[in-house]
Amino acid sequence: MQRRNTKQRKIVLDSIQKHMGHFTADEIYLRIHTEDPHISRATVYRNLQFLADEQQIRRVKMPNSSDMYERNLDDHDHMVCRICGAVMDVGPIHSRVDQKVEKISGFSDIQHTFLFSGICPACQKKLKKQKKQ
Amino acid sequence: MQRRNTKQRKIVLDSIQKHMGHFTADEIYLRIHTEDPHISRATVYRNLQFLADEQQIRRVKMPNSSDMYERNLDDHDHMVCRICGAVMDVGPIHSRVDQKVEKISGFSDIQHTFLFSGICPACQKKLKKQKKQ
DNA sequence: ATATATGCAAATAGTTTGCAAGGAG
DNA sequence: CTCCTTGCAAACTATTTGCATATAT
Repeated sequence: MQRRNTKQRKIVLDSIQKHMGHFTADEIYLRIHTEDPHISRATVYRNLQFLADEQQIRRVKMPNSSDMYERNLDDHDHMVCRICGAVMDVGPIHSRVDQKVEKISGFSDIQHTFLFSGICPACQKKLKKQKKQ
Repeated sequence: MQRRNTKQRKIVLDSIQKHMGHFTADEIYLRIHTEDPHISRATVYRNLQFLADEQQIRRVKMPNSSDMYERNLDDHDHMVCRICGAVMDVGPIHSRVDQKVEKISGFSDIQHTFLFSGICPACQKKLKKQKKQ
């Protein structure tokens, strides 16, 4: 099983590489589609999976919404705004907690997904304005 | 808008109360359905939402699979086996981290979802056996 | 040459919704 | 008597899959 460097795979990878931030598969498909209307949705989905499995990009699992993809491979966690959905990187928070949890649970090969949610500064402002009215 | 105590709502709540563990909406529907084949899937889904919103039960958001529901309302986090999917409670891990994250992110009203994954003791045993063969 | 990758369309799965009928307060 | 809740079926959405064709190596 050898990987092939197709035009489409390169387009998908480039699309992640040149935008900072966090995007769903469909958002990435849409972005690509405006530039190259020929590439298919299935191909974008398949390549995102592939690239994430190969660790060339990072897949971020979100509760209650689609996985997102980002180019930042460094260890870190995420914060999402409960109003507007904006996602930002935080941390990394406490890698050591994995060892602690390994001891108390008996599970091995611990990984974690830490997701914080809150109200982002922009939405806080908007809420204050609404109150004043 | 006033809550009504329907027979179906009581059945759904009871079904959570009397089983410890973590279940998807559909698992709960199936369990109820064997006892009362009359109750509909939509009703079970709606009532689980309702009861979770009312904090009578807890909704646990899982990345990449359906939300689960549990009767344990105490503050805690979760650990899921990457092989068999078993879920167990852990923690609570570090409530204080929320304040730290509030400072560095500028977000307010921080909540978190910590999900750990690993290989559960039972699956560890099975893996060892497989190696020996 | 040959196995991997693509594009299309259809399938899937889990959940939600519209609506008419039922029933709790 | 109200209007919240139910049951049914249809709708929905994001993602995956089967298959014939194209293409990288």
